[in-house]
Amino acid sequence: MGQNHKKSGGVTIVDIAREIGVSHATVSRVLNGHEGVKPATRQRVLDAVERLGYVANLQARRLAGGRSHVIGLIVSGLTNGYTNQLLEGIEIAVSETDYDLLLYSSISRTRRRLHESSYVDRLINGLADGLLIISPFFPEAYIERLEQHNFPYVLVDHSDQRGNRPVIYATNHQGALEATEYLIQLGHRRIGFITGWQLHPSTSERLEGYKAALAAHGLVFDAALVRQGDFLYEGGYRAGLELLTLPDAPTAIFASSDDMAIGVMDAARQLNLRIPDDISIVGFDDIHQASLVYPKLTTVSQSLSQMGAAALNMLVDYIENPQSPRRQHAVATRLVIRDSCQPPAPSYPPSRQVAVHEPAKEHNM
Amino acid sequence: MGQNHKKSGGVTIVDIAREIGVSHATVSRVLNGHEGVKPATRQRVLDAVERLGYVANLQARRLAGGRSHVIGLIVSGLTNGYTNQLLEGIEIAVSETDYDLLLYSSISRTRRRLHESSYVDRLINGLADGLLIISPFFPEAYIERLEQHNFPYVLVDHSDQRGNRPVIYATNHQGALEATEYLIQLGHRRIGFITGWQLHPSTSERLEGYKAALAAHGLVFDAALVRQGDFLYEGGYRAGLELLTLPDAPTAIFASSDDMAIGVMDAARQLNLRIPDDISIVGFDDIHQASLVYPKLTTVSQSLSQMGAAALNMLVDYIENPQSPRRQHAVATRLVIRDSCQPPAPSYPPSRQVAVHEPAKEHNM
DNA sequence: CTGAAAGCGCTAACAT
DNA sequence: ATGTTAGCGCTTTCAG
Repeated sequence: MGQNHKKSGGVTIVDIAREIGVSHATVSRVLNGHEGVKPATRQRVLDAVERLGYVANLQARRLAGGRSHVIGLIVSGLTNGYTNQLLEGIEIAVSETDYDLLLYSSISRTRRRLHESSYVDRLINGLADGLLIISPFFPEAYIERLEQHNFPYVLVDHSDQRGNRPVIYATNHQGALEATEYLIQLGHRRIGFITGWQLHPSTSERLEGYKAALAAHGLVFDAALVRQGDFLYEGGYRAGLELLTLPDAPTAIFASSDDMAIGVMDAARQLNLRIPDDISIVGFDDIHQASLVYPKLTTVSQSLSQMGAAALNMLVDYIENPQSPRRQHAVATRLVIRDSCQPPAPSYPPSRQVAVHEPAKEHNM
Repeated sequence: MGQNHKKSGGVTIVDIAREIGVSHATVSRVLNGHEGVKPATRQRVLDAVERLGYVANLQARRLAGGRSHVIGLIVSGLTNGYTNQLLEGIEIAVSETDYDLLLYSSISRTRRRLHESSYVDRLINGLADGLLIISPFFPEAYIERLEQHNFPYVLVDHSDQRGNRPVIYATNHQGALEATEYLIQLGHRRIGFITGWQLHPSTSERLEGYKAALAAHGLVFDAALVRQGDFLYEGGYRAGLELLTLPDAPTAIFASSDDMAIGVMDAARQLNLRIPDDISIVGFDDIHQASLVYPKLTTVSQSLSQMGAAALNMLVDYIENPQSPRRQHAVATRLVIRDSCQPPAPSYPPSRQVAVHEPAKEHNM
């Protein structure tokens, strides 16, 4: 049964109570910082705790109706810079509280939905004090249940406003608009756009921002320049390849995530296109890598780690103060201009988007 | 206290026992697949479980001496392809068992050691049935405790052989040797090497493999061509820059991780060096991105996802069968040849490395 | 085959 | 200020 470790370790509050001759309730009081324990007693308890190396048993603590001091985190996949960046903020914020983080990732595509839900069931049902949910695949499957149980949770980067849910999100529309305008002001007229994962709220918001900028500058929206992506590197790579091999290829591409933008960069290289000379590229997120790749990526920063930290703090507030009013917290986006964009090659007649630009193949690479 | 959800949900075994008029012990038996329950009774229990939507309370289960069906996972940071790849294997393997994964990452550099240890304490002390430890920062701080408690654990990618510990590791020496030989056979004579994080066992193993290949081919080891890295992108980038701007720069660089190799690629680009024309690059790990970047990276595959899966299965075996003998499981490495290497440019006098190649700028787009 | 009863370690009334 | 007493939901003897 594998329970060989059951009896071995486990210093309990009873042990430390016996050690110094008080009741275990008193020990519990001290441990939970309750009022009304004589300072001297408190100190003796603390000493014994230290001496015996007591470690709280979260199970028992939670079961007895106390808190577990555990925050559950649900992410839809770790393999991307976006999640990592968010995690960083969350981790730092959590290290300043006395909570622990339990992370559940539903990478596996099969049974993903099932997994996410049943995991949430378990979490609600005892394990965690609250839940942080990062752009989940099928939130509806269980958010309803969280609501029923009045279980503390916060949605991260999920601006879906229905139902007054506690949520942290970025000003996606505004961010996409600014980035597109920047490209337009640089002189670009044919700007490719790669969307995010279709079901994510931010996907349409960013697309709308892109369209709005186009409209504001009297450019017609060309659906041929829009490709469906998924926020991930591969999606960007594939879409970039498609866009750049178009007969009438764009001179700039705006990808809805940095991971995708980096994919576009590699696609461009594969086609022997220079960045930014031949093709300007803008990303979204400002993940760590954005400032590391060559050339450094111009992108819309949404301060992911700040979002993560804000979400965590909001959640802790809900846990410790269930009556707190629900908030929808928007984090501002901001265009970070680096080295991946420049005006389109001047040789093109601005009025007419030139025909096929067969990328020069003369240099060997 | 945030316990508003305490009473709300929670269908318990008592509920379902009452529902069908049996004792809760019988329900427990069915739930745990114990022998000796009348099939008819069993079926009624199962039906009621389904009907009432019962979800086990892990806390109570574990507390009562059963298993929690939770496996704890300790990683030292999520922000790299290496960990991600490992995680993928683990996640897939775990989805085929009836265990859940709880992930703890000790990203924050401050108090890292403290955190790792105290988390392990909590995990041992009730939360998990077993622990998977991925190249931890300070394993010694708590492995001893795991041993004392006879708590099931498996070290992943930690070939430190001291103490007969259950471990999964790759044939690092052999892999590095093969990669270096490949480069030598291509005609390279000055081969740069970037090490991993200093304290990780694989770091010295790979370096030794590199040295062994050099020696086997009568090349002298030149310490000036070795740079200290850390397995991460930035370290590779920095070291790559240093190596490539050496007066007598190498014609090939072997980085101890793909993340670093990709950093080297960007460093090369920044110096206007073409890959592989001007500089050959080899990585280690074969992370997902290795076959995605342009040009595709030649690398030493260590089948990370397979390692992850193997580790998980090994751990489950220990949990369910504590008497299993401890194993040290080696996973074979294998050189995967892609597009990032070629023979050194013949035009160069082998002794002296030429300056920069300005990539052709002739095409307009 | 199934029920009764005793905890697991802890928190939270309720006493004192 | 501190001790006593119930449970939390579950697994596991021990009796039938």
